[in-house]
Amino acid sequence: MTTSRDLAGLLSDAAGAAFVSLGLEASLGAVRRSDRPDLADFQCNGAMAAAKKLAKNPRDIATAVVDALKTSPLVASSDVAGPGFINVKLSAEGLSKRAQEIAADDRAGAQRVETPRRVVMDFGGWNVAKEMHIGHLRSTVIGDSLQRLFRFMGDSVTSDVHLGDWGLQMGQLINEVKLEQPNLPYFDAAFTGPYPEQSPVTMDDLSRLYPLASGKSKSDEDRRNEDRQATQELQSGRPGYRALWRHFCSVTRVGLERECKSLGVTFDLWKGESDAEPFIPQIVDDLKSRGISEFDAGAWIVRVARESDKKEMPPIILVNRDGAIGYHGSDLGTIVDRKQSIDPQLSLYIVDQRQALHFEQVFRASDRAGYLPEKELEHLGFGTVNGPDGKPFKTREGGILKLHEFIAQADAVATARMKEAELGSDVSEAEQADIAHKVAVAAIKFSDLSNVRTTNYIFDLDRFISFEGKTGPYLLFNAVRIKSLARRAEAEGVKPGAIGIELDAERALVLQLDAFSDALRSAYDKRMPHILCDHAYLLAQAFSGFYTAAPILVESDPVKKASRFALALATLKQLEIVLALIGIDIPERM
RNA sequence: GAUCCCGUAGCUCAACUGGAUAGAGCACCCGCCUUCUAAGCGGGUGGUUGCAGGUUCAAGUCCUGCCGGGAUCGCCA
Repeated sequence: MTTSRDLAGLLSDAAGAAFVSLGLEASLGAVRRSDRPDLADFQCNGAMAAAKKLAKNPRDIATAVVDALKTSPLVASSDVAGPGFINVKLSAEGLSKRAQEIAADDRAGAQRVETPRRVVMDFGGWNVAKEMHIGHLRSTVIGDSLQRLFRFMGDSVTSDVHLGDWGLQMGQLINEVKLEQPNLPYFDAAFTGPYPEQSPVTMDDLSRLYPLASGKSKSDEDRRNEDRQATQELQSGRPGYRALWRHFCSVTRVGLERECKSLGVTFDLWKGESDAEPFIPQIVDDLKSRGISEFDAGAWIVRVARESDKKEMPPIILVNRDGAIGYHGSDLGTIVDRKQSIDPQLSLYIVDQRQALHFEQVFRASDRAGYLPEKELEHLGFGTVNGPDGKPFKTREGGILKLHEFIAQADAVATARMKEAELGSDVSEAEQADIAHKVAVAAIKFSDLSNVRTTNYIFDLDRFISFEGKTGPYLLFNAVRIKSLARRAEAEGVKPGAIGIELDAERALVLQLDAFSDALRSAYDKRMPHILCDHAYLLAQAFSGFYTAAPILVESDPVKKASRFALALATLKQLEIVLALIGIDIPERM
């Protein structure tokens, strides 16, 4: 099955051929949407770049390309502007043909990658004993959107939460529980089991104990040593500690799965740092025997610095001086695990930008060891979520905003908004709640994802869950409007027909539908979901313009009616796809 | 101290990696519901892109230097 090409691609081919016939590179013919919609639909800037190489007048080159472009049936008019811009205006036939291709295509004009890859995605950034809070939102929604996008493009994706379940925090927690409940069998080295099946701590206990333990460990040297000791014992398999630790993990997981379900996020694997543990001994032996790992200051390290480095590049710590494994070791172990079980061609780590150095070190170590090559390992950093003061977001009380509380707030605002507009009064309470939740999640995800992945952004609760303007609910509103239209059309026996282009609003809508494949490629190549958000918004906006300018069901001309209805359905299909890629569910009504 | 990122309208953010007149949303002002969902549509106000140089037909984007903010720099992850 071959997918038809988008208009920019077809024009690029034509312009590229013209450049080639002038003895120049085809890539100069790259055509894109015009910056000046008043002048043209598409533009090509290659003539100016070419003029530099050939030392010729750019306008002469542009004129030659324009003459070639004019022979295409897609092109209504083409001319040279300014220093050598090539402007193209499309013919109504070209637009109508493209619109019909999109309308007939299950993927609404979307292409696939030529060679699918096995891809591993590591996101979420959650830890045992910590509830999901607002700071976890980014990794989760960005990662989820990317896994949806990569799958849609044809790759085979394995997503892994890679839970933080294996570091010093575990030793800290064990000791903190021991202080509170010293008589539990987990701490009795002589106890032979079996250990209780019921967890001695709840999630609330854990999130209360964690900061307590962490604080003490930081300020008290002796306590810290005890925590390290406990961590080492846990990792080397002390049965009571292992049993208690498993309770920590399962108790935490219940909460995390609840949040996942609420947000509509899924993972293929629920592995953790601890799953890398079995691979560590063989890695250490392997790297020692090959002289790649060395013993330094009490720890087994791998040096990853290079001559060309402008900055200091510390070695990775494979096994620390307590004999325990830190996050360097576990990440390297995970790479080996994944190589053996999945053999990925690309591994994406969607983790806070602050860990850029860490990943560079681990990737270099992996490369040096010959596990997975550095160029197939990518850290997709993202900015932090800050409060209005520019520091990591805190609630007014100075605490951390838990994710489920945040979602509940958004649900409440959405519910209130529905009541206010007297919507949903004719449906059941359960459906109302479902609609409100979908609206809330749409608002949250769109707000987060529409920011460029790599930059920090300022979190403002009210703006995040606002439902007007460039927001998730605006997109839902447009999709729902078309669904409603489709229901009425069916009742009236209206069928979609051949798409003709007459109005400016129709042109604009078709051009936006056509821009989908470019947005997809761009979002995919750059791993940037905000490009999808942008496309979704522009599409919804173009549809809104069309909707007001071109009445459908009340149109008396049956040919126009059928054409406009077909265009509306094509828009709905593409909107459904893009929103699905962002991770947004569309209700039937709202 | 070193390295990296950021600075765009009152606020929150874009700008297809060097292209034409820097775009949206919010806020503010004006208009539009007895016809398909007004969570909407149309119009308006608002900019020396932190500052100063440089590179070239062309700079928010590239290079240099300042100013301001943030992050990171071997055993917490």
